[in-house]
Amino acid sequence: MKNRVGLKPITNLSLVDKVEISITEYIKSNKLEVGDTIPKEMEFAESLGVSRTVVREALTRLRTIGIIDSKKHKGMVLSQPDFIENFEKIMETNLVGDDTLKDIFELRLIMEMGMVDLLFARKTDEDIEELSKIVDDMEKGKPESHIFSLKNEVAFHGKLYEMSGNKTLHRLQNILLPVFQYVHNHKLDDAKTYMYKKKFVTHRELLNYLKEGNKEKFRKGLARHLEPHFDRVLKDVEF
Amino acid sequence: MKNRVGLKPITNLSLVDKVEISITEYIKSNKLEVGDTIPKEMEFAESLGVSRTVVREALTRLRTIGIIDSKKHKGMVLSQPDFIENFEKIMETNLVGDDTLKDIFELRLIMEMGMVDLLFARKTDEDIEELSKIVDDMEKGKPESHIFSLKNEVAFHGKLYEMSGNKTLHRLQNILLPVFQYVHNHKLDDAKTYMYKKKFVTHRELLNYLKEGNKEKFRKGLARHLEPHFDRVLKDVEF
DNA sequence: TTACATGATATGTTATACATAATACAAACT
DNA sequence: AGTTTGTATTATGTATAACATATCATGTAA
Repeated sequence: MKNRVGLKPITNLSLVDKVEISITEYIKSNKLEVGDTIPKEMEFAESLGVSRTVVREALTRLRTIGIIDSKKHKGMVLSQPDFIENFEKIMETNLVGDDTLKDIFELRLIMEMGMVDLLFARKTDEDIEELSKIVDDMEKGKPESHIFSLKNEVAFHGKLYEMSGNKTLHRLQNILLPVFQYVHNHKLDDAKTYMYKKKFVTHRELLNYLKEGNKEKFRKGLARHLEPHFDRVLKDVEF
Repeated sequence: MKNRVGLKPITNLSLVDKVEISITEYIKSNKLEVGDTIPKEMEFAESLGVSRTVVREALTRLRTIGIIDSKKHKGMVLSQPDFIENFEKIMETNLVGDDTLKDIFELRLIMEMGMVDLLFARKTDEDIEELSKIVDDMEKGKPESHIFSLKNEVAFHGKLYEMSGNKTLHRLQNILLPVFQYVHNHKLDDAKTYMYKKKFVTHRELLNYLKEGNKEKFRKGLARHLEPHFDRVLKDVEF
């Protein structure tokens, strides 16, 4: 669209758009909190001078992003929005572009490296014990197997996230992990063999650093553990 | 809900729920990609044996999470979903609970500590130069000011995120920062004074570590720089 | 008091009609 | 020819009315 003097593009919001804005403004300006009820569909329709259809569609949007919850008789209730839920849906559709996929792949590396401080601050003896069992189980499997075991990875790293004490982080990771696997398997063909070219820091070693309480060793070990992945994203290969 | 033998929880899905599932299944099983068109409302309605209204509501949901885009004459087109957009909307409503808020506060610390490796791998001389200018400008301000300057913080740390080369991370941070500020100002009352009790690593020092290319010094410096925040979340104070 | 019946209420669903915007194509003009 | 302008078509957007269904509150009988 060309810009000509004196001709501003008219904002072409649909009725539903306007109603959606009105309702969110209503929520914000009245400082409503989770659990509060908002007017019923017909009341909104009358107050705003639009049909119930339009109000319903606007409410559907708000319901979709999770900020309201509707019950048959009760009406609409403000609810605790859960941004991870939609994130999950989006991921399932396989519509996310490769560039974003790469970003997310990196995000996992970032989060895992970044949570080390919280991990050390919050780990308990019970956590360590549980993690020990996980590593024990891992080593009971075929010791020479070069097969990249998803289950073991999830168990070990998932536990780390749990130990960080940040539930949102943990849930985020649970969604990101499949993405991570997908990229690993489909986009980075030679990753499996590549993984074992270098000397690799094992889960056992990481566990030991954690036991010792040596944060810096753990951090460096984790970096080495993830190094194949880091190398891949940093090579800037076609993705 | 407890699990008892022979008693499966009855799936009480609404019609719209089912239709939504049908449509997403349709997209997935046909391996449709961004830009592909999907059947029109009436076609879905006829094929699924439901009213157009129900189809519309299901489509509204998909439109809301951003996986389809509808044009008046053209019909529905699959589009690149943008999960950050909804995240933004949710944050604006101020409905997120304190526990999640705290998680997000931590998430910022996690991401910033975790991106150091990518930062050092991808920083360019131009980046360093730009960052230098930012620090110069910061120091031109009142040098003794204890006022926590949002603008400066955004400029400096935002630049770091940009340098990491991960656009998704950068966008995420742009949304998280207000949250971070909000928590900092409203939930952690004594944070401002607390911030200066300890010896503090300045932006200038961080910049120098970055210039030297000393990753470990930078990492430790950044940890010190963020230490007041870390201390706060680790104290487990009432939030 | 408990259990059941009943009605009121608000969302869920259907059906129909019309409004609006985008497209394609024909008609008109230079 | 090539460009603009009108017009029919089409699919989404909006309005209205009616009925279905689940839930709550009240009242009534055991």
